[in-house]
Order: sequence, then C-alpha cells, then structure tokens
Amino acid sequence: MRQRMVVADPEGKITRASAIYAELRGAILDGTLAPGVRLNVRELSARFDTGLSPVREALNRLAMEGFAAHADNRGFVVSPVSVPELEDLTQARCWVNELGLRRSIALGDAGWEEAVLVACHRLSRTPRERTDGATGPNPAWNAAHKAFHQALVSACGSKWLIDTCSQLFDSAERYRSLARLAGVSRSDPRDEHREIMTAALDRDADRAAALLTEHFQRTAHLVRTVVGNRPG
Amino acid sequence: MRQRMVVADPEGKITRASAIYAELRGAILDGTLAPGVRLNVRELSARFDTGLSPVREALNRLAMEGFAAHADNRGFVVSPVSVPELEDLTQARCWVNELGLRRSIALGDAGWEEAVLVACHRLSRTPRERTDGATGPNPAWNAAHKAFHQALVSACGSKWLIDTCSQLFDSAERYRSLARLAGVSRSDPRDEHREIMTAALDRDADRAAALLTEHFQRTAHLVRTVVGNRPG
DNA sequence: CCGGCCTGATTGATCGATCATTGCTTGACC
DNA sequence: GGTCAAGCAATGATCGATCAATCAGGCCGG
Repeated sequence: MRQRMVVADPEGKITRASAIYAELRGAILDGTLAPGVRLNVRELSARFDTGLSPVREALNRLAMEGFAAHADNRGFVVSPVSVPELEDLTQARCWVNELGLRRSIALGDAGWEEAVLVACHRLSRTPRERTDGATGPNPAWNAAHKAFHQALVSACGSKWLIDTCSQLFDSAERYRSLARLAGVSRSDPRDEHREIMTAALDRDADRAAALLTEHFQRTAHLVRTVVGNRPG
Repeated sequence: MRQRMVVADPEGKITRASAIYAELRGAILDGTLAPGVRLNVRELSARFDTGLSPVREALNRLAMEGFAAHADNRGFVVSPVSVPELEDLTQARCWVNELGLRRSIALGDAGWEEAVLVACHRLSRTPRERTDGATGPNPAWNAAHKAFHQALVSACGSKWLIDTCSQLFDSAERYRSLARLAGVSRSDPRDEHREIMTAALDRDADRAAALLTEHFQRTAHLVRTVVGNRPG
C-alpha cells in the first residue's frame, strides 16, 4: 500500500488570496495598518511574495466588509475612522447585542449558561498583555474577549444576529486597538464582564442588557477622544 | 484650444470588475441566476468578453455580500436558498426595520414625511409588470418598492441601520423573485404599503411597526412554500 | 504670479498563459 | 461486483506582462 505523497491536507488547503485576506484583516484590526494608509497592490504583492491577483481579491473582500475603502481606478485604502462612525457603530452594537442577549436569556438552555460561564472564566484567566516576552496586546485575550461576547448571544436562535454581532465586534476591535496604540486603556475596576455574566445567568434580562449597553458605551467613550484627535 | 478627446467621463468611469459585479448581482437578485448554479469563471469571462481577473473580483465581492458561496479551490456558486434562511432573514428584517421605522417616526421631520409620501405615491403609480412589451417584473417597480421601504427608515439617524435595511431588502428581493418565477405573487388587496405609510405619517409607531412586521411576514409566508419545494 | 495644459512617472486594472487542485474515468486487482 | 488508484480532463488559482487612468511637476500664456 503506497503512502500518500501529500500529508498536510486535512481540510486545510488555503489559497493565497484567503491567506492574504486573513493577514491584512488581522493587521487592520490590531492597528498595524493604520486608517487611511494606502494599500498599494504591487507593494503588498512584494511583501507577501506573490502575484497581483491574490492581493486584489483579498482587497476586494476587505472592501466589501468595510475594512478597506475602494474607489474605481483609485485603489484601496485602509478605511478611515471617525467619531461619527464610532457613534454609529456603538449604537448598532448596543441594539443588536441587546437583542441577542435578551433572546439568549429567554431561550438559552443549561448548555448556554455553561458556555457563558466558561467563556467568562477563560477571559478572566487570560492576561491582557502578551506573555511571550514581546510587548503589546495578547492575541489570546482578544480571542477570549470575542468568544465571551459571542457566547452571550449564541443562544438567540438567529444566525443573522450572531453573524452581525461578530462583524460589529470586529469593527469595534479596530477602534479598541487604535485607542490602545495611543496609550488609552481601561482600568476596568468593576470587572464588567463578570457583572454581565452574572446578570445573564440570573436571567435578569433588563439588568444584563443595561450592563452590556453601558459596557459598550464606556468603551466607546474611552476611544472617542483618541479618534477625535487623529491627524487623518 | 483643443477639445478633449474623451467626452463621456463625468464621474462615470466604471471598471469592468464593478460592471460585472453589478450585472451578476442583478441577475442573482431577479432570479435569472438560480440558487446553486455554478459560477464558472472562464464561462463568465467569455460571456462578458473580458479577462478572468475582473470576473474573479466581482465574484469575491458577491461572496462577501452573501449572494455567492465560495470555497477555496472549489469555485463559486450562487448562494443556495432555504426555508430556515428565509425565516432568519425575515426575522432580521422585522427587527431592523421596526427599529428604523420607530426611530424615524420619533425623529423624522416634515421632509421625511414628504419623502415617505412621495415614495408611496410613486410606488402605487408604477405598474408591477413591464410596460415595454416584454413580460416579467417591472424593474422600475422593484426600484420604487425599495425606495419606499428605505424612505420609511431614512430618518432613523443611523447609517448602519439604513445600510443594513438595504442589504436585507436585497437579500429578500431574491426570494421574492424566486417566488414570482414559480408563479406565486401577491394580490395585496389591502394596499399594505399605503396602510404603513398612513400609520407612519400619523406617528402611530406601534401600529406602523405592527403593519410593517405583518407585511414582511406575509410576504415570507407566500415565498415559503415555493422555497420548500425547490429541487436543490 | 496664477491658472491650465502637457508630459512623464506612478499606480490601478486587465489580459491570457501557466500552474495546481479537484473530481471523474478507467482498469487492474481482489 | 466492488475497491482503489493512476491517469486525465475540467476548473480554479496564480503569475507577470501589458494596458489605462491618475497624479505630480514643469512650462506657457495671460
């Protein structure tokens, strides 16, 4: 029986376009690629050691997602940020997440409760700063943070709602990263995430929703000054 | 003084990728391209008499928008439809549009009222069937229909909300077209749009919201049987 | 000195050839 | 008859050259 020549294949055959998309998306979300920066196709091709097509496909995807701006014949740019957009985004997050949370509280079973509990626990146990020597935000914390917020709405029963929460979270992540890079970070003396979790597990929908909304708005408020003072 | 060689330019320099994107999007929305149909890149290149790159870019955009499905190394397909997705979509439309409508009723000024009134009037004056001899849906009616629904939420004050309503409307448009192609269309004896308009202009938020939700669900109900009986 | 046209350089968009992967077909083998 | 794998299209992905639009200076007439 001959062995297969290719071993590394199980489900993981990613195209260059997808790899570049993921890479650029991550860089935009964590602020490595600052808002307004030009996304020069040739330059990126060189950086990723690839042709033009995969890069353009990745950029098209990012543009449709809102993380890049595109004008025909004028190329791509990292989407600019602004206070009005931050307000709009925050408002949307409040609406959609509140709805998802209320429905999850109404519909969620024991499995949902456990998922929220675990996600909150993991989040609290994950350090915010990297632990591998380098400085900067801990990617694992970001992942745990998102996992917690997604767990809250995971039992709402609407795929659209869950996906929208995810997309909005990522859009907001960009603002959080920018604030962080500008030296603004939150002290979080009250451990808001735990408070939200407690209210959710108590099935106290009104309290949970109020805490969640407050959580979003508090974050937005911190970020606001930073965004307002940007050069771009 | 020499004249300019190129005259047709004012703001209208569209790339092939964008043209193809618009074309394909329209074909998917009106059911010309049925759900599940393979979007073969070479074939499309030939049809549009163009190279591969613009087609791929267009397909990438459609995929991010949800109108095409894509798997690495397995190409593109017109997104499938299903009853669960229709339910999810309808639910989302109800939530988002109700919110937008309530806020517009609360915040809208006289200009908003007039815009709604005009949009409703235009909609009622536009024939559903084409008038140019050909049979089939009247594109102008579709446009007027969308314009009316967008007018309802246009004063909500949230760009995100307006954009989301637009995207959801288009997703639903696809289902409406499929139903129509299958011979199902609504009689609409009550002129629901006018009822909604009246309630909105009366600033009767609860009634307007209830009518709008009912409107969406009634449409979805009509479509449901058709989608359930599809081959795919 | 200012505004506008021309020109070259830069960058974006497109093309068609080429490479890689998938999935089907075929045929040996059990 | 069924299984499996090599071989073979068919199709998707990528490449680098080429075409085209935009942008930045520089030149000229006013």
